[in-house]
Amino acid sequence: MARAVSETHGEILAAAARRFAVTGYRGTSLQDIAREVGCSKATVLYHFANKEALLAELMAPAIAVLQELDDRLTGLTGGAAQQVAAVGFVDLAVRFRREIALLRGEFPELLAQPAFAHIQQISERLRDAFAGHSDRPGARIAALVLLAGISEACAEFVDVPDDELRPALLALVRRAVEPVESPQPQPPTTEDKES
Amino acid sequence: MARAVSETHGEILAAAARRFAVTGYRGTSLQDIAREVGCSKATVLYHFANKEALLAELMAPAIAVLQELDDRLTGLTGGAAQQVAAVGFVDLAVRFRREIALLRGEFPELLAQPAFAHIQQISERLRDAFAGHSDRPGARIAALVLLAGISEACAEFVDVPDDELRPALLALVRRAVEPVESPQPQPPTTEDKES
DNA sequence: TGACAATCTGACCGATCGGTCAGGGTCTGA
DNA sequence: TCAGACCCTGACCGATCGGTCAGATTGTCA
Repeated sequence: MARAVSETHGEILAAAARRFAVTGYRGTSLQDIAREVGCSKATVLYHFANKEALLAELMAPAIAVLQELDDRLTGLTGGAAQQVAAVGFVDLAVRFRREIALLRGEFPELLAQPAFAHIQQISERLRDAFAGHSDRPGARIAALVLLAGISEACAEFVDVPDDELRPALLALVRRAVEPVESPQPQPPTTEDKES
Repeated sequence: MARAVSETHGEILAAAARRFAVTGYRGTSLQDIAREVGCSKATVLYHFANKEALLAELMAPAIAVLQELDDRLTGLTGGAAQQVAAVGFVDLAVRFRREIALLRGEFPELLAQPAFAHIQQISERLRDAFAGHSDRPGARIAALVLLAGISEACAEFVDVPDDELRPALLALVRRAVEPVESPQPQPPTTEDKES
């Protein structure tokens, strides 16, 4: 009954994604995943070191893109940081909304795990950039509302097509974000109309 | 060692609130709560029928206010519904942000429990009102982003004083919400362009 | 043919969970 | 004095969890 390694490996991954999306990470047991694949729990743990490794492999592509966005953000300040963070995060959230849905509401605990420690830092930098690196409480609060809200909305609207979700989120962000005073004489980037 | 019932009852409630806020509902065991109180787990279950009853009592005031907001919303349409929903929800979220923090990320599973079934319906009506009862995807998406984001921000900024959090959220909502056409002279709503 | 690695499994482990239960104190009021 | 209500507890329960392990099976290749 032994199948090619890649085959079973992929099947487990796909089954895990399906189960996680329905019952969440913690709410899904290795037994659940094994049952969905049609193998034993021991087989799941033969292909993956542990449950966390399974999640990590599932999230890897999204994390890579998040990392890349973080890189693009370094050095940017004020409105420029705000702009890149906003568009970059909306793109990321829309593209990986299945992955976001997997973690629905489990971010806090999961990010506390050492394997995802750096994600916490990245998201803090992202939030800071979203606020245009402003210290104003209003800006910081708005940044968190939008980042958290966009994540949740993407997780909720997994079935809404990209080309409907993305423009709606961008328009909302453009409306909601207060332009921050630019450090340089950053031209006021008046593309506030639709794009 | 027997204390007055109300005393222990209250101590358990307070300890549970503290633990839930740190480790979440599912992440907190009855043993944890008992340890914090300084009693046995059996004592916790003597004062509360089960773990869920403990949570229910903790959330009761917030749920009552949510229910009241829902009542105020019935019959309102368009911009009026939007206005009441926005201000009402911001007030509620700011006032009960400790309670919101308790459930951090566990809303989906908890709302699935029969004891909280009607909360799900209320929050759907609230979201609908927040969107001004509009069918436009953009409005529905924005409503979800703001509702979820406000909840998350309130949970995150438990230590920010009310009079700083509330105006910031209201200003954000005012910026972010697109005014909806009034319900009376329903024009043919040809807003197929941007927005 | 036989050695070897890869794949897979049932049985098992320790830990933890929410919850039950019989019974031991303590207080009160008839 | 004593019955009974109230408060509290340790011991225990069945279920479930993530994870381990020895060994069976299979495919490959010298």
